[in-house]
Amino acid sequence: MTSTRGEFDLLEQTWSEVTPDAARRMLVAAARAFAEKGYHATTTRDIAAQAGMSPAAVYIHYRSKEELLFQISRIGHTTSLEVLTSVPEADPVRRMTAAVAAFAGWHAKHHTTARVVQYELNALTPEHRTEVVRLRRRIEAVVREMVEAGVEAGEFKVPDVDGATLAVLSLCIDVARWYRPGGPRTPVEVGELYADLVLRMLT
Amino acid sequence: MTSTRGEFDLLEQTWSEVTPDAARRMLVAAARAFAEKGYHATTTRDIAAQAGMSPAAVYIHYRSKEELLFQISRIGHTTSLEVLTSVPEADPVRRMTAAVAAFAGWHAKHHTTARVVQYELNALTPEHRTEVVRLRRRIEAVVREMVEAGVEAGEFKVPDVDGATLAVLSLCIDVARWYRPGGPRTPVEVGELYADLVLRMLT
DNA sequence: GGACATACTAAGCGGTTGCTTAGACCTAAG
DNA sequence: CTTAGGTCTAAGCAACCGCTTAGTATGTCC
Repeated sequence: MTSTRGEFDLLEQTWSEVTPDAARRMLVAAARAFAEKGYHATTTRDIAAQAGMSPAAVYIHYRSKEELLFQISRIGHTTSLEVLTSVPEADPVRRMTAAVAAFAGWHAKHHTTARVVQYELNALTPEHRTEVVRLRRRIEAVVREMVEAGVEAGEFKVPDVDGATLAVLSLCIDVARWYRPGGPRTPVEVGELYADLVLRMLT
Repeated sequence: MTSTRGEFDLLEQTWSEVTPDAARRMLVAAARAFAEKGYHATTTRDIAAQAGMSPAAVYIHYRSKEELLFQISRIGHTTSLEVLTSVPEADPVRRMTAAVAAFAGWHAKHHTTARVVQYELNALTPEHRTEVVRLRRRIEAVVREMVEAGVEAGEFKVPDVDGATLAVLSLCIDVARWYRPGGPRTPVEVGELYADLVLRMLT
């Protein structure tokens, strides 16, 4: 249960639905490279080499380099939306706490994927971008509904629901930028810290 | 006093110390392009064309494309540090309020520069990166001192000073990612909103 | 006017890019 | 054994990249 092994398991888990094996290895390699150097600074030769294959092998499974990015972005957005919505709590305060902890924690734990998800949107084709933006709007709507639920229950006191929604999302998303695996906080601790800070902000 | 004219004035103001005129026009063109498409997706031909000159003209004033990025990053970091430290208030609560309003507001008003400053660090050479990271640490230190001052004065109640510092900085920095000029909030309003949210978070 | 420095452009060089082509290898059905 | 289909590689193409070179225009000092 070393940290390296743990990180590898997480990658395998996120992309577990992707088949065949070579296509999944390519996605994982691309996600790593895109996160580390950015989409435009990554070459298809980088990706293929990291996946242990020849440059041409990329095009057996993907139409283009951009389609690799799109798949990472699509699966990443879908997963983070699931993380956000699958909190069991019903009480508005507990629900917000659990959701922020899970969402911020996901951005820390899967910071590699999250970085591609949050910072490489502009590299997508207009069509793919539109599809991903649709997912992002759903994420935003879920957070807004949770803020509104707390306000209606009289638990949250916010003068500006849109502003509060923006700030909660912004805080969580930015975790992908600053989080480093070797840092002082585990992903779970980041989630707990952020849940506390958001609650203070809203009440 | 159209918004286009206003935006242009801001750019001129930020880079006003840069001479000669052609070098400044090149910097402004590069900052725009880097912010819009990213450093690696921007070509030296893009920059030169936007500045109204031939591709070779870039190399009269700058040694490389990376040096353009470094100058934008260096001046941008220095300016934002000045914005953060030049708040006149002495009282910890008022000081934090004014500083967050100014810092977040700067990231909105100068979102073009701020985007390059915050998201293109990895494209710098190791030497230039080290120099910029030094500036970033000073910014972080200033925010931490303001949090500590509030805690010592008994005005802020935070269980984790490092965590609170991180969150305040993170919120402000992420403005550069989401802010759009045509949106519902002016830069000043963003500053006011964020100052309020941060104060709620800390007290 | 002549010598020199500065600011710029037209042309292009070597290297790298995303992607394609032609064909080898492996597996499995007939 | 033969054939077909899917997976992969070696080689390379056309386009584009950052940057350089050679040369022109302009202004300035003497």
